[in-house]
Amino acid sequence: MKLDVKIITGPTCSGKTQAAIDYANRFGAEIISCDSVQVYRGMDIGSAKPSKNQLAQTKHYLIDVAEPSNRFDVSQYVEMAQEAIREIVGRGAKIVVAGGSGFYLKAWFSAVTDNLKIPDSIKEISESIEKDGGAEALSGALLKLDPLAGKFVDLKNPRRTKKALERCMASGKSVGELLAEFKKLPCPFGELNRDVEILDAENSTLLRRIEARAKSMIDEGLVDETRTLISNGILKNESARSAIGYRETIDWIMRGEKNTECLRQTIVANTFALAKKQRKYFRNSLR
RNA sequence: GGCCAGAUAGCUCAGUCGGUAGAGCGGAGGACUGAAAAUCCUUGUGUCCCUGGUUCGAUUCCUGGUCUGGCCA
Repeated sequence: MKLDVKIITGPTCSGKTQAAIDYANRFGAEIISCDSVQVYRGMDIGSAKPSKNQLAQTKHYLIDVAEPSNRFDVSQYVEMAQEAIREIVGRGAKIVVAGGSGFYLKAWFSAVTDNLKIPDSIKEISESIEKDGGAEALSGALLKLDPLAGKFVDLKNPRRTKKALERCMASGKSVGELLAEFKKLPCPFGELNRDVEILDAENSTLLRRIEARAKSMIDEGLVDETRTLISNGILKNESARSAIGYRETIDWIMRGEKNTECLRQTIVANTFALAKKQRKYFRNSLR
């Protein structure tokens, strides 16, 4: 029997949070968040996390599950979401997935990681290759192991190349073989009946909302929140510290700026760019 | 009013020792198996402020002007 899952997504500021709560109330569902920033404790204002009130009234999963000082990734997301599904189903409730993080969302459609464990010793090797020679050294090392790697991997992208190299080293297989195996993997949440709803708005409307939200974030204390995160070690987490809203604020604080109007403007610009990027991901990758 | 600096792609600016110009950002499109709000790839003809002059040829030098910023009155 397939599990029914309602999926509500869309670009930032399209109204997902409220739509998910409305859905949950109406159909007796619980919410599994799909947001790569809201997983972090203390990243509240800048991630537009649901309010304390909203969180108290409707059951949410995958929010506030990680420390901002430690990197969180999709594989952890998948594990925690699997656990959440068990709990919700055990309680006889329905599931609504809500959020705009494309790669995390993809896990609801298909496999997003393989089961390969990369030993630390291999990570150290790839790390040192990258440190010494950058992307070129990484692709050189990969091509030595697998001359055909360039057919499958973007060798100009150090992150992709590094991952592929680590996988080849850990498995002894070629990129092509690994990819063929990976493509056969099922969705980590099993067979699902998905009801996907993509919220959106006209550019002008979205931009107006983004502007209003950026203003209220700053008014509600984004700068202070970011200062607290800095003292809690967010700078160690390359992923969390580059979240939009936070990276601009971190930069603004570091430069000793005083004018929040400039801060607001860069946040608006980058948030709007994010919204457009999200749309592209939904368009190209959620099939 | 005087002096100085600037005026080049949507924005910030580089450059052309005179042969019509290029980066970053943005925009558009695309990729992506543990950083995904990340990372990477592709994509740049614009009265080079206006006006005269010098020149085979000026965005580049010279004259005059307009605007902007700074300093002095």
